[in-house]
This record gives sequence, C-alpha cells and structure tokens, in this order.
Amino acid sequence: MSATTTRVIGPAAKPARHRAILALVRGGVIRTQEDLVAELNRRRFPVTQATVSRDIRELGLLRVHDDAGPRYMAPVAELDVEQTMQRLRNAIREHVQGIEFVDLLGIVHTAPGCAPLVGGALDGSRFEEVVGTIAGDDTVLVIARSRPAAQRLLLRLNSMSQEDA
Amino acid sequence: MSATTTRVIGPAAKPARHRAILALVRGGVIRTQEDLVAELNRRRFPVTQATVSRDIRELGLLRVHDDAGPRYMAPVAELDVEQTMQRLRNAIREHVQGIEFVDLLGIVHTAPGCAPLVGGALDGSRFEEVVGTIAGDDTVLVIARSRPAAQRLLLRLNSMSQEDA
DNA sequence: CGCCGAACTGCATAAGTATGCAGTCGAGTT
DNA sequence: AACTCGACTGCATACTTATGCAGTTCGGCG
Repeated sequence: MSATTTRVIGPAAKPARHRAILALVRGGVIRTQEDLVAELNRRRFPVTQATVSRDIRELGLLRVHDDAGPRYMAPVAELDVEQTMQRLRNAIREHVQGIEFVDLLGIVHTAPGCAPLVGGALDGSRFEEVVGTIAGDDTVLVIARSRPAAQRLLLRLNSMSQEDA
Repeated sequence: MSATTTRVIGPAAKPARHRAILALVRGGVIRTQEDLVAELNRRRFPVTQATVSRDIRELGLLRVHDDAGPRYMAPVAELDVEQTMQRLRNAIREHVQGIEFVDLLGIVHTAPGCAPLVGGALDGSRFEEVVGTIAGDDTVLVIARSRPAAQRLLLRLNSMSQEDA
C-alpha cells in the first residue's frame, strides 16, 4: 500500500486560492467567511463557506476583535518564497516597523522575534551597500559601506515597504 | 448632561473576572466560550456565554487554530510607562554589571543570558535618546541618537542602578 | 426619598463557523 | 480501459459566537 509516489494536489486551484485569501485578508477588512466567499467568487474562485472555513484553518488565520466586531488577520509569518527580493519585500512589509540610519548604521525595528528573519532576507539580497547585518530579537543592525551607500539603502528599503504585492 | 463626575462600575465583579479569564486562557487550553463559562463558574463567577463573549471582545483575545481546532489566546501584554520604567530599573539593578559608551554605541554588560531581558526593558522605555538596542547573550548594544544623547543616557542609566525601588 | 441614568447581565435568537458524509476528479496502476 | 486512492469540495447541519432587548443594581441628584 506504499506504492504510489504521488504527492500533489487533487483537482483544485487551492494554492492560488490560498494566495488570494492571504492577499484579501492583508489588503482589506474581512469580517466574516461570507465576506471572503463573496470576494473570492468575484475573483473567479467559486467556493463556499465550508471550503473557506477549511482554508482559514490551513492558513492559520487569526480572528481578532476591533471596534466593529470580529475580523480576520493574516498570521505574522509566511514561509518559503522563491526570489529573495520578493522575500525581502514581504519581510519588510510584514515585519518591519521602522527603519532609520545613524551614520553608517541602519536600525531596523521589527515585530518581536522577527529580526532574524528580516536580517536573513537582507543578507540574502546581497546588497552592494551592505557590509553585514546583526539580528537581535526585534532589531536588525545593518552596517552600510559608506554614507552614500547608507542613504541609498534607506531609500531602497523604505520604498519596498510601499510597493504592492 | 455632563454633570455627574462619576465614573465607576456598575454592580459587577467584572475586573476580577477579566483577570480570571486572562489567567485561564494563558494557563490552559480554552477552546470555546462554554469552556470558559464552566471554568469561571467553578471559580465562583456565575456568568453565561453572552457575558463571556463580551469579555473576550473587551480583552482583545485572539482566536487561533491548532491541530485540534479553534482556541483562544491572550494578546501580548502592554505595560504603561510607570511599570515599564520600574521594570527597567529592576532589570538594571539585578542583572547589569557595567555600562560604557564608545561614541554612539553603548555597551551594557549583563549577567549571562540576561541581555535580552535588559534590552527588552530598554526598548520598552522608549527613551528619546535611544535609536535601538541589540541584545546578545550577556551584552546589549545600545545605539544612541547623538553624542549628547549618549552622554545623557549614560548618566541616566547609571543613576538608575542606585535609585531605590 | 423617589427619580434618572450608567454599568452590567441574562435570555432568546440571529449570525457565523466547523464538520460528517458522500460525491467528483485525476494521477498512477493493473 | 477500468480500478484504486487520495485530495478536494459542497451540502446540510451541528456547534459556537454575537447581540437586541429588557431587567437589575447602584450612585448621584432634585
């Protein structure tokens, strides 16, 4: 009964749908699973609430309360991305709370525990301007090669936090 | 209609109940509001699911999924300025062995393993003078915003190690 | 002292979410 | 081609959570 080396998916657009769900939840306010169903249908994902309920569990979405009632949020982390740049962009958008430079030193504030991830993404990107990084728990120290380099870096990183997916 | 300077509560043990709820959620696995109702009743808080639902919103509890289904989690605590300062004072008195500055960089030597705690306390205090901190195992690197800032910081931190509780 | 309004709660129920079950689809096998 | 198996889904429904409304309690005030 071991036999089949199979693996993959069934007859589904599941991965794409999951990406869409994450984007929706990050992008706007989703209060109910029906909201999600509606948005997904609008985007040519014909699904029902039951499936969305399962998707939400699989994606590990959080349900939180704000002034207007419960809503869904994306989890803090996301794994495996192909291109390091995309990964860095994501890391910045998702985990970075602020960036500032003092002379050659860049201080990147992140969500608690996320500094290693962000630092890793930075390292991976192999910026010419970066000599190296040190990641603590919620702060990454970036050492720039020169002042102009620091300036370029700041601009570049800041712009990343605003580009869209 | 402004008149009454009043404020207080109604006829309730609400605050105590809220504390109990937080303790319960932090301490064990609470999967449903009924779980909570049961535990609360056991502890002499006669409430119903409706009230618990409201409490959960007020406390900002999170609903997450694990392998066994949805459950509640407590949000990460938030401290006020007073508590934060006290926390820093304690951290310094108990775990810090020495502080020195080299230019904009402050090096704080701590007992082994205590750097993250001290760094956290420093971050929490949100000193104007501090750009950020990075904690290793027994050393915290503090980056000051300027030289005067560094100097002020040194004085301030040193004085803290001597104030009493 | 009786009235008034705010805080708080339970009840009943609306609103929303999770899930057992049965059916579909495709890939790999026989 | 027919069979088998696992991934995936919708339906119907059980289960949970949220909330409109009405009632209680308490403190302040006329």
